[in-house]
Amino acid sequence: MSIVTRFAPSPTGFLHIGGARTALFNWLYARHHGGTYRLRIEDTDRQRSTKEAIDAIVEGLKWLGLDWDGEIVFQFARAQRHAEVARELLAAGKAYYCYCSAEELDQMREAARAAGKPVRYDGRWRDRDPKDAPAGVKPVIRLKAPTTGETIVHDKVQGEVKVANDQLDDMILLRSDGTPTYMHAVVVDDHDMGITQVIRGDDHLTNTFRQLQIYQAAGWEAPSFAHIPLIHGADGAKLSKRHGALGVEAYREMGYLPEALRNYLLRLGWGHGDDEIISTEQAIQWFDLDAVGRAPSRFDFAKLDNLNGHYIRETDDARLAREVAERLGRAGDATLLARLQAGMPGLKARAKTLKELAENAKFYAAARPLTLDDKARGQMTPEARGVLTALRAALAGAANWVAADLEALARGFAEAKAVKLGQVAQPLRAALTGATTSPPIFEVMQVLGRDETLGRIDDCLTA
RNA sequence: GACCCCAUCGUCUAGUGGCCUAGGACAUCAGCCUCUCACGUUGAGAACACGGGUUCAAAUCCCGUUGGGGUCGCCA
Repeated sequence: MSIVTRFAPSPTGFLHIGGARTALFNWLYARHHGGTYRLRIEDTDRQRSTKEAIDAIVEGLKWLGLDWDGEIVFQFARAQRHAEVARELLAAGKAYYCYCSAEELDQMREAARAAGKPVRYDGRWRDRDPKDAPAGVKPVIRLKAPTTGETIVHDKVQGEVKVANDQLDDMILLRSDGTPTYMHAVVVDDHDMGITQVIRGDDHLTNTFRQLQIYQAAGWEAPSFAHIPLIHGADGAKLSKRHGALGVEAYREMGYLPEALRNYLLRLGWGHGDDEIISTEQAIQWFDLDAVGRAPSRFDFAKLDNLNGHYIRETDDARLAREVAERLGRAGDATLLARLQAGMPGLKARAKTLKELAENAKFYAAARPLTLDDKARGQMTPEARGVLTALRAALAGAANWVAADLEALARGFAEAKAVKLGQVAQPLRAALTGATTSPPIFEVMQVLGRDETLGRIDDCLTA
């Protein structure tokens, strides 16, 4: 049987990091098994679902490179089908009308809580004659769930998990307005879409018991389940906006590469021996549910940064130059693009994010005269200016404007002056980059070219 | 509160009864490299939550405790 997985987010907000990982695992599992991976938008909550959220989710998935098969399924569009199944269950005696009001239900919950008893519907309409129905009240349809025995989930990650049926109440399938509840819609859709493997967050584990009861009532074969542990914030608490429950577009803005985020997310809750750097191709080859851990993990930006730095160094210079030019607001500037690309080898070893990369590349994009930062200005002592003046004269006669020759020239110059190379290089760095740290300065000179280099030195000397 | 899940260095993890004086990675600290900062590289410190069992042998199996998390909606 061919594998079918799905990612089913509700469009009530952006695609957060936990959702992204769930999508990744579903995608990897399907690709690994040569199956199908589908996307379903769970928009049955009309109040909270928004077009913006749908767009953010779709864009986020595309950016992450998690392409889905077939058309997107919108759950709300299937409301008729959900109602139909609920009515079939009703006709088969597997469900019943319940006329309880919201107030009545609230009282029931209050009383149970006060008495220290489990909070659940007491089934008062379960066996009551429909003739008792109060006039003018639109009923909900509830599942007539088993009251004895137990319901067992054979979870691919959590193992065998069971609960006594008397712990579960008769859940609502169809609301009084005729729309389906989440529990019901999920089951009907997963069945109709032929989903064979459900992979979702741990928070759905206890919901699974109830969903299993619907499968049983409908006489359908349930899919296999795998509940993956949640991702927590750096402090171990539930992920909140403050720690990293950001939309994936926020990670994009912060300068993370999709391949780095994929690698990081993969290693959160899944392992393959001592492997850390795992390409997507390898991930597809290796990924399976048996290696998914059962403990929740914490989101760690330091590790993501390290991974991202690795992927940046692996990325080709042209792509990086384009990213930087775009971040600098100069996407179409061919001259800048060429210069950035030439300077990229020295730049990319020094950045953990594209944002940092762009920040470090600013001096290549800056127009003369440069503004030196405080530390750089501090290095422009009278002695340093003297060294620079003499060096400038020596530089003017350089035959080949290439890094190696320029370095040799500078070394010879320093030796002749009986100063350390650093005493030459640092003032040069300040003049050329406006900072005290930068890529190797002779590489910078080559990238900048003779005229720009000499010009920047002159700017400093005459200032 | 009831029910369910989880528990190895600060963090992510390897480990499926002997190969564990517990391995790797990130982070931290120290050294090397060096024109700065990085990259790279070498090394150091750092963990089986606790208490009982089972067994010749337990990080690995069982029970309990503690601690974390999740669910209990006419939300998803």
